[in-house]
Amino acid sequence: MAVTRRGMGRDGRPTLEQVAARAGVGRGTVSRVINGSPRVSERTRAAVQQAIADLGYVPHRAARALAANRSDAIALVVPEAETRLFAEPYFSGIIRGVSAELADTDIQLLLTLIRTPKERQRFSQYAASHRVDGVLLVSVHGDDPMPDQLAEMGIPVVMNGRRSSDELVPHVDCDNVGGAQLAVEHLLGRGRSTVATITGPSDMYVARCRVDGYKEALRAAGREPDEDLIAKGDFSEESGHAAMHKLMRRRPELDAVFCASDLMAIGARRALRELGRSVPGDVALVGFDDSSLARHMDPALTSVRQPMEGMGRAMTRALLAEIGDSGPDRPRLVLPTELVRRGSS
Amino acid sequence: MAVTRRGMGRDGRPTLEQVAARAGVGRGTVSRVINGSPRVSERTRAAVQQAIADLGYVPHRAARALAANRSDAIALVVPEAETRLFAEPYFSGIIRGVSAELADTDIQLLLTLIRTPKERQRFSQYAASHRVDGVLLVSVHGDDPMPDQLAEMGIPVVMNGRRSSDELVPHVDCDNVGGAQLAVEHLLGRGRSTVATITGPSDMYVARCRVDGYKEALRAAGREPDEDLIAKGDFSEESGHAAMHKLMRRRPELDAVFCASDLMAIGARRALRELGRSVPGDVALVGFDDSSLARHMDPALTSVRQPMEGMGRAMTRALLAEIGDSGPDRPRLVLPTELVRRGSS
DNA sequence: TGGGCGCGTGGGAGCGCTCCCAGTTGTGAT
DNA sequence: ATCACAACTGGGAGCGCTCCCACGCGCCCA
Repeated sequence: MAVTRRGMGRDGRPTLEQVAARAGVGRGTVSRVINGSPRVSERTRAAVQQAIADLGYVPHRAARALAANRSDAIALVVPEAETRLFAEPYFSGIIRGVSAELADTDIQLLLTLIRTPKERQRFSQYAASHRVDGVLLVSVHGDDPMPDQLAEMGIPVVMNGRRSSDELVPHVDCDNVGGAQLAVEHLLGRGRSTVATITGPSDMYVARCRVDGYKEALRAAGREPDEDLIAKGDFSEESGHAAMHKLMRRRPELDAVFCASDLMAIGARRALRELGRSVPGDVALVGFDDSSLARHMDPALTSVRQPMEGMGRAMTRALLAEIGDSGPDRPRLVLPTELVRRGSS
Repeated sequence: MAVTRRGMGRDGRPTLEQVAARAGVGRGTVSRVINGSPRVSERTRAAVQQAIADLGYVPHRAARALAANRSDAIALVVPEAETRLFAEPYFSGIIRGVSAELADTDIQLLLTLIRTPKERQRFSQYAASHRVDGVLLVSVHGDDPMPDQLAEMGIPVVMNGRRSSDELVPHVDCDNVGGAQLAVEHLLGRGRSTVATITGPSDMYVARCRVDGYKEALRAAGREPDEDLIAKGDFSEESGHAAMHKLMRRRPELDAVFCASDLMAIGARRALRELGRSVPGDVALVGFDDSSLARHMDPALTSVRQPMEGMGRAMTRALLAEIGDSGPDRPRLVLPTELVRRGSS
């Protein structure tokens, strides 16, 4: 019976076998057509494609996955906390990019939010058992071992951002140093003479990059960075507020501030208002991220834009390449950032 | 050979068969333990569980899906446009809720962004071939046939929001009418006498609900709604700006505005500033959505909050219930909204 | 004219599970 | 002790696909 079975699938949908019968060929041939094997004559291919169209055949994912030992799915792993903080445009931008790149591959996107170490553990197990073909990691912290773990287990991984300058795991990052330079050069170009900065937490590589860019831009303009003009924040609005007050106490004459995040720029703006300083009249302000908050500030905030969607796409392309030929090339991309000029500078 | 095969899986991971061998039982019994069947003695269950732990066994999803004819995955379908507009907190809030509810079910979340009719078509096909167990639909437009299509095909569906007051497809909505009432009552309670509103597009049910709430609150306070005090917008900032100007031209004496979205409130705020009216001194403002923009306005915007995460959770629970017992109950939940009071009113 | 050779092709053997039907055991009633 | 019955348990038969081996055929070279 099994040998000559030609019935529909359980759910009333046609199976490979049916398509084969209709096209007057064997199962193997249909499979070859579907998977684009070149070892099929043009005549046969056409006949099979016709049968597929007639029957409205759609391959059964699970059966395919089981037989071929792959899942045709990749996971996007996001620490839960990030969905709050960077909700927009970071999170949705990445997703849009990934999704766009996946659109014509019939690979599925599995979204995994991780909120506890337990869930983290569980996900590793998942990935380990080849339930996904590859993993996209987003906003990985400096001390996170997961990327290395996955990589060691032979699971294709691509991260967004890196944990250090000598990151070994394949990743796609944006040019944080360059973005910061752009911002500072712009401020200098507008005739500002005393440019301060409010930084992110120093244990985050991305934050260090932005400080580096700040310093480099100053040096390139022939001025030595002054530690008094560098105040530490943690990317939050409150920290930006506090840092701005500290800065004004230390250097009341400053006339420009580069903030490593839009949120901190908002805090800084508030502090300046409290001190009766106008923006951009007394002090020019530049942020980082180009969030919607920046657009809606008053005056609107000049900000460094990261190509979030582009990063999502690039990550996906890199991952697919890794899954595909598993070549030894470990992609490390750095995408350019861009300065969006608005009223605050 | 096949009968007594006891080897590892292809990827070096243990299979059901191995677990059975180790526990000294048959495959069927292990399967029963894994699937929580009650028809297993306590002794046997313990032995099997021990074997599972020893081997670090994880069931193979694809094999399971194939044999059991289910996928253990649900899809969250989002029109691409929405990820831009409502990026925050709408999109990420829903996702967080869904993900939280799924956390201990080992059902996977498949994220599908739809940008073209072609992709829409493709997704329907997917769903039709039982590649997912159920579908979560987000921000469905009034004329979208997809919910009905899916429902007719026997695919469990739950929508967020509804297309009309007599929506037949199972859905979870928030109390838009009630939220609007809350807002207007609050304004009235603060002694405002002439309360206007800026509405969303009238072809969206959600927008009509908010107008209804506005009118009802006025009537409850013994005043007849005045069409001059109702200006139409489309949820965008620009439309809010235009509507506010129109309103002030028609009724210069108004002293409060309920905006059907935060974005429109921002536009309205700008218009008021242009006209030299203070907020909340001259005109009190209330928005809808409680986005981060509201928190960062100056003064911060009073706004109606929708329980996004709660809606995500409720949708997921409803969908799982539908998948589970496929009972004839078509859940229609309406979650309460809440007024977040800030400086603008 | 015969023996390769390779392209196309058919279909058996599985992938790792679940389902279900027997079979085996233990229990209580007769 | 005997039988009926329930509670458990084992394992065959697939799920729909891919992989790969073997086979048939036409072609080229000797």
